[in-house]
Amino acid sequence: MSEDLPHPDRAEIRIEAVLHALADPVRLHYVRELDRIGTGVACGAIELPVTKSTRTHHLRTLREAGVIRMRKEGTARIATIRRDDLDARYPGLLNAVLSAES
Amino acid sequence: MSEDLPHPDRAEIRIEAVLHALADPVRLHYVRELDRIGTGVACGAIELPVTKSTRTHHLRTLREAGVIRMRKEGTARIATIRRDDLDARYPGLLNAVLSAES
DNA sequence: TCAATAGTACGACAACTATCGTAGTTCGAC
DNA sequence: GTCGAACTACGATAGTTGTCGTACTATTGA
Repeated sequence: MSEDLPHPDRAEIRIEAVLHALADPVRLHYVRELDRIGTGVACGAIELPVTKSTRTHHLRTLREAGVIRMRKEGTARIATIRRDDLDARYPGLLNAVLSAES
Repeated sequence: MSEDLPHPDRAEIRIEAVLHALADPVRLHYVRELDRIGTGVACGAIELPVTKSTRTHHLRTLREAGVIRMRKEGTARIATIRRDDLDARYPGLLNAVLSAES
């Protein structure tokens, strides 16, 4: 049953949630890797210093904040940055965060 | 004794701390008001739906993250946004956050 | 000197959250 | 069908944080 995970609509994305999602080092690293790779990538393909279940937790935070989109593909879930939505709603924000020095 | 409160140097400002500081609704509202008013303003001059001590807590978070600078002036403390430092370190970030719709 | 004003410090508490382990689900391959 | 791979869900726990009340400090003014 390809019940997909819920994502907020573009209009529902809240700036506080986006900032909070990006404020965590693990999540920020994940989003930066996603950005560096460019194309969508399986959740597990990006190395993180946490367990699988913690990873799921962080990915849910990013997804529910509207930062990433996840779609099923076989047993994997492919994650992509919601660049269009974020750029439309908060122009310049994503670029500023991603291009910031560590 | 005019011992001043500690502020991080420009180079010490961390993106995670800035994002975390701005991710709270109370703090974001405060920074937006600071920006709207433009000039430095006494801490207490901006209305917040919290008590004095909670306000102090939030202002410390903003100060320690490097988002605002506070200087003593009589019994008051004047708060200003560290726009120069933030723009230098994370170009576009502050503008993107401040201009975001509620 | 005394009182009022503006803010900080500290202790307490509830809510949130980052983490983990374990169990469950879904899909593809054999 | 069965096994493994890739995740998610759930429950527990320790640490963080937003909130408050009270007490304290520093400065101004009467």
